[in-house]
Amino acid sequence: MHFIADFLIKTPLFSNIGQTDLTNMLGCLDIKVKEYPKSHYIVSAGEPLSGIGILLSGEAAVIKENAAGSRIIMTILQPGGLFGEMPAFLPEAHWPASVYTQKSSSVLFLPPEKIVSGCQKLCPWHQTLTLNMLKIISEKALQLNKKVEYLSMKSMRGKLCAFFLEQYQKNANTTFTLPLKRNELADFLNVSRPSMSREMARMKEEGLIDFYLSSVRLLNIEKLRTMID
Amino acid sequence: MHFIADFLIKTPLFSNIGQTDLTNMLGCLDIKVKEYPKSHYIVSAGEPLSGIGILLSGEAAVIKENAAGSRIIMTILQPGGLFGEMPAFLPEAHWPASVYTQKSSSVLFLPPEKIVSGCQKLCPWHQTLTLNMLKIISEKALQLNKKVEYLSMKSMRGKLCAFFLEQYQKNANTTFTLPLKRNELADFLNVSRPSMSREMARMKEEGLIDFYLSSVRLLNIEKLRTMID
DNA sequence: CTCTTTTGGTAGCTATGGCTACCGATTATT
DNA sequence: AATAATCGGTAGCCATAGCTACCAAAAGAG
Repeated sequence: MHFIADFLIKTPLFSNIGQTDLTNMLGCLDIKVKEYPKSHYIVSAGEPLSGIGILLSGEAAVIKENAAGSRIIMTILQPGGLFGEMPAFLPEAHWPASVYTQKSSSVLFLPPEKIVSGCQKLCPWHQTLTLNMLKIISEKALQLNKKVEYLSMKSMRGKLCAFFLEQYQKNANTTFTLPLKRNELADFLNVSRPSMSREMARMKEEGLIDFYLSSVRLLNIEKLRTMID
Repeated sequence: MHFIADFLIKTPLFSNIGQTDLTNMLGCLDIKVKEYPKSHYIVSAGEPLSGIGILLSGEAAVIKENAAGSRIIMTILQPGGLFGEMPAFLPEAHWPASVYTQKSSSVLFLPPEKIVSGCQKLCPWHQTLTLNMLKIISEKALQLNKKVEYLSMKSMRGKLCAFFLEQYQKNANTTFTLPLKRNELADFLNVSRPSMSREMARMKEEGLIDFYLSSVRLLNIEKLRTMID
């Protein structure tokens, strides 16, 4: 239990909460921990919500898949990553996406009611926890907004430029390492991998970028900017 | 002021709050009301956040536009509609989208700090208001999730089927009226209007649907279901 | 009721990008 | 170090859907 508390205190959901408070909370919050092997579903889209999930160790992908089996990656969860926060506070909650282990993982589930509704003891940290939740969900919503921006771009070129320029901003360097494999990037931008490779090759030919495997260098930032759709 | 209180009490943000409490709140919350003529920007994407907005009267569209001027409609706001909730609780907040009046409108702005941080009087409704906020933002996030679902579909046919079937579910009737004009629907699905018309004509030809202007009837639900991408 | 504006349908051309298939390179496994 | 599995690049074909342009119908304004 101490191990879990030490871990949780570093996650955004439990920020601004004192060490002692947190230890008290854990008994009150009614948590459950489960283990999953690599390449297994933790939860499947559509199933009834079993609580907010926190990845304690391993790696998992939040994915959305349609009938035909075509899938898009929403996010990659690292330890500390949260999932299921969005529907947690709504009635009749169901998982809006599936979560699939990339590595063998352990997951902590925590029932949403406990976060929000004060327990009998009227612990003071409920307000803090609710506010943290509010921030986290707001951030998620903005992330989705960003995703919508990418998906709304009609041209492949536009998507790639937007993505590269964002990486450039993050790394503050024209040379950077892509955080996704080709397959994943194609999924993320919702395009087919070969088409993406083709377009990247074209951009290299035109002297806009250079790349070798996961390492990319932007050669003409200005021109790339004008190409965002 | 009484007029505003009577109006607000019916909105989701102020649900579960008593009439008397609400009247007290309004003084405490530091609200501002502004008027906007038809076809004007209320806020523009990228500008610093000026507070959470609530549409009191009129109609406005939340839109996202890229450099090239191509725009997509995120939602249509009716009186009572909220905007700016997503970034409101995050530091360095900026408007993630623009809001544009479709009819002349009046808008109430309300500073987010006031919702969350208890005032000196430690009013009991702060907790309720925060919880309402949590629900609203969760819903928004799920809506965006839905939007991502639509945009992730690669075929026009798939998008149309998904949209029609959702309308069918909402109206519980195979015949229904489209809530959007062709232009708007095309924007929403992120496709071009002529291409959409063409596809709808094809679907009519194939006996899947029938339509005249904004009235649509689904003729083969099962087959439509199999076509969602 | 007429005139204007908005909205919706259609046609034809063309670019974009999806898909399959294949091969070489890189990385993981033992 | 050898083998297997994953990953990335390329080619060619072709369906999908974007775009412009134009016309007809409906809705609004005077």
